[in-house]
Amino acid sequence: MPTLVEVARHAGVTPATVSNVLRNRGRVGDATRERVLAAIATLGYTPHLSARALAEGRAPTIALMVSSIANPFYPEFALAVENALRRSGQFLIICNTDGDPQTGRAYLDQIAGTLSAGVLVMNANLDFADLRATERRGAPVVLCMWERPHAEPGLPCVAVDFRLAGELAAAHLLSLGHRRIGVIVGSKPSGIHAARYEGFLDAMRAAALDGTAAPVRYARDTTQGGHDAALELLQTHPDLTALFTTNDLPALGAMQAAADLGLDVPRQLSVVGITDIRLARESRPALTTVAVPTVEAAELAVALLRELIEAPDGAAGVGRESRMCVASAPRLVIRASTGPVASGALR
Amino acid sequence: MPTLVEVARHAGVTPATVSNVLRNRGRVGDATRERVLAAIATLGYTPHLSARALAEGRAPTIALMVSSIANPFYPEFALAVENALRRSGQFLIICNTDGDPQTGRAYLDQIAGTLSAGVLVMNANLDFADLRATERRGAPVVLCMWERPHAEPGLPCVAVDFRLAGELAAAHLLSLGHRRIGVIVGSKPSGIHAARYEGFLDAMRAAALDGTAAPVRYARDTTQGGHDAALELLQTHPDLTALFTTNDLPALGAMQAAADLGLDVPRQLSVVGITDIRLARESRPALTTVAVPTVEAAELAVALLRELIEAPDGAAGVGRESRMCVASAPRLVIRASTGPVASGALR
DNA sequence: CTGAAAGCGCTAACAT
DNA sequence: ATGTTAGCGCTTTCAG
Repeated sequence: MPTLVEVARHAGVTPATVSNVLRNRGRVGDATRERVLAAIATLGYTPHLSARALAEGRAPTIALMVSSIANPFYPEFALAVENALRRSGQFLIICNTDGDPQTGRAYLDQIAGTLSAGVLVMNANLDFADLRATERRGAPVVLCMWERPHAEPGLPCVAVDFRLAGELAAAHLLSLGHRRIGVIVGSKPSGIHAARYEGFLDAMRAAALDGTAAPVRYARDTTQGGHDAALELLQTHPDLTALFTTNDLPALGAMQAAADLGLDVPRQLSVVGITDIRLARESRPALTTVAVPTVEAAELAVALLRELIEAPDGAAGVGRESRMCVASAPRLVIRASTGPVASGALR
Repeated sequence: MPTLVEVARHAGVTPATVSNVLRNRGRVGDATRERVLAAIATLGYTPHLSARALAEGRAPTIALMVSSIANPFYPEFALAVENALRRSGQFLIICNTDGDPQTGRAYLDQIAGTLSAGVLVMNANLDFADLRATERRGAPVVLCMWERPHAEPGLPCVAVDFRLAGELAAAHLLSLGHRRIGVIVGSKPSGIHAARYEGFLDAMRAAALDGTAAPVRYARDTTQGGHDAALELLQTHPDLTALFTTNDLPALGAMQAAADLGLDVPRQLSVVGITDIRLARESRPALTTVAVPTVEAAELAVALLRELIEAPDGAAGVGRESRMCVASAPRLVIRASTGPVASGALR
């Protein structure tokens, strides 16, 4: 592969000049520029990105930490991230942590600041201490989907109002006349989906109902998890007419459980999810859900990270941990998995 | 961030020695090694991967070219690739081409050989000429899922016998008594899925049937594509009792079309796919399909690429384009979307 | 407007 | 067993 020096020789200039035309650093005469460009073209020269990274003190890559890229939501997000990065000439390294903080730390230690200029964190079960350490080593970190716009995580983040998402989903069910609603939370009790559950409780309260009386199950954030939880819920509470689920994947699982039980969705049971992953649209019946601004969040996250990376070390200090972008509000998407509560007791 | 030189100073040795203990290049006394290790620990030193890449003349990353990471099959494959790479201390850069050769070329030109040491190609609609050019620039390329074990692509590859997959799927349908089978091919007529369709034709021929008489539709390789094709097929050929689909995603779409038409799968219509993506297991009814060795293919691809990267430039010359690994055979996975052909004419 | 020169952090001969 | 010395390819002052 040709190097910049060869291009320079070919064009009869010095490396510095080639570098200048490459980076549009003004200081080059038109004739010279032409010659350099010609040399670049005939030699088929491409900058050596690793060399450039070293010289600039900044790699052109950023790392996306996820627990597993195979979780159906993450690829949609990763795609949006990659698109945003590509537009700004950066590259995406995918780091699967398998939900294991150790693996996450190993990744951070190895690449943050040396191979990637910054880190995007998408629900990867990382230690906050490790993330802080990463920042201290000079690689900014941003949390991609912080669920509580009204509580600072202590790390730069883009926030999405998932409490509101929960509220909208629940309100939708209530407006259809449902009162006996089962809840499936796709995380541990005080885990990542807690805000969504709070939204449910808020909606119930607003309707003068006691949300805490609604039966709830905590499940893994997977189809299977939702399936099993729904099965249990429906069997122990045969009077339920609707299921509020804190994420689409378990909601889809819940619909399968209903199918397994011979229950018609939405005639006998309504199911609502949160996020609006592609599968939600493609399931039968199509899933009613609360759409979250995935692409917008990805773009905000990339923009914020860029800012932090480019900020002079000093400037980053103050208020760095208080950098929070709030993405636009979630909105209800009514599809086929929810309907009015049956007049007669169907079940 | 501390540098190797600082570690050396701290330990009272020279950079070379630190480098040696880091890379286990023998030639270091035990006492010295201890001191160096101690210095590394107290300073929290981590090698600068970009610097190392430059000095070694080889980046620790490889690029995975895919048309869109959001296609449900790719993340499963990407996960397997990332796992394999992680084990060998390498990192994964995801390159979405959006199915556009231009975008693919831009990616290849930029990073191949400068930021990534090699390229894995997963059905990204790339120009072979561009891939050859990439090889010439010193970055080995391997095709991850070559569909024809018996035809050399002219580029190193791992092959999976998709013709056989098609044959197995079709034979399964035939064994259930189906004779009026519709075909949905998830690519252009002579496109990527051609071998799978040939497998179908072979199975028909083996049963002394005229496969070419079976109605066929070419669709996009998506749920929607399969849905639309199935709808058309079922409406124009109301006598069909089964659908052979060359990929799981369109097969899933076909099942939805059946649902839309009020057809019961598998009682009135059997549907079979190919690949066995996770969704196949999770759909209702669960999809009968022919499983393809995804993880194995990913591991073979990574191993082959590594070999090519490490091969001395000269050695790589001969037989390089004839490097083909064949992954183990696909196998039929019978689930709930296929059943015996109805005795009475149900439709 | 262009050239010369000093690194960026690490590796790899080659000396000692 | 350890030290010396060049680079890897590029960027970036600072001179001219």
